[in-house]
Amino acid sequence: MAVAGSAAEGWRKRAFQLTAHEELCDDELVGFDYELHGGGPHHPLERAAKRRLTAEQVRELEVSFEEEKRKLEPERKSELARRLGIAPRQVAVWFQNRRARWKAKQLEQDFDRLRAAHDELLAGRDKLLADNDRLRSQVITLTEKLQNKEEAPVPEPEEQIIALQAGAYAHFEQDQLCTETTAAAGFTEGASDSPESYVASARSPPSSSEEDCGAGDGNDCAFFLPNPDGLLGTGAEEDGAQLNNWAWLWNEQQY
DNA sequence: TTGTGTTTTATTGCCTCC
DNA sequence: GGAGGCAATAAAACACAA
Repeated sequence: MAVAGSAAEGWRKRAFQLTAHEELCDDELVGFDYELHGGGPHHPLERAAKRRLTAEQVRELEVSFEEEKRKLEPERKSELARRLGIAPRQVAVWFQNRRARWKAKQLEQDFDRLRAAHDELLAGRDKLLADNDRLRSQVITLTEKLQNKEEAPVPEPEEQIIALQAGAYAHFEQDQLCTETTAAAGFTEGASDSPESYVASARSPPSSSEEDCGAGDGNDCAFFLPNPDGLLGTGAEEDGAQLNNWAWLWNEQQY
């Protein structure tokens, strides 16, 4: 039974969420059996018994919720209420609660998506950090190698000369022995005139044969050594320090 | 049957829009 | 100022284990 009276009227409009449009055709609610139709409020101080909507009613409301894109037009509300045999207010409340459930679910899905994206970013970050560590240690290792190479001891010029002389004398003695042997065998090849000439020949780059540069035959040989600029120069034209340097370089190449 | 947790329905108060 | 939406909340209805 509809609540009558001006004081209760405001409450009733509120309770059933009637629009101006609905007010005009409100006579539909006259004689509305609230008990029979699953309960609207009877009185402000009297809470209506809560009745669950039937499965069929909920199904229709769900279809409408999807079709209407979660919004409920007043005309649609009245029509649904009429068809389902419930109060328009119940339709409105159902939509309201349904929107709240939909929003909560959306939030949950958004949270899951964000968490997945966050996890993916973390994994990428860990990989980058690992790569960074690996590259850092490579840089350290290579830097150390470079420093060790730069700090390798370079022989002093004095030592270089001694080494050259020692090598030359050894060459001379070997050549002497060879000459004596060939002379004894009846050949006329003469011996080198002095060990000093061997020092000069020891400074020259290796040739395909000793005869090419006259090493071992006692002639002073013009020696060409690669200078640090990659050009060939005559050792005689250079000062002693540079000469020693070249000699050292040549020794390096030999061994 | 009962206690407890979850879901659904309904209310209230506040806010925005026209 | 009325209509309607929303968040918070109450409370009934329901599900289920013990």
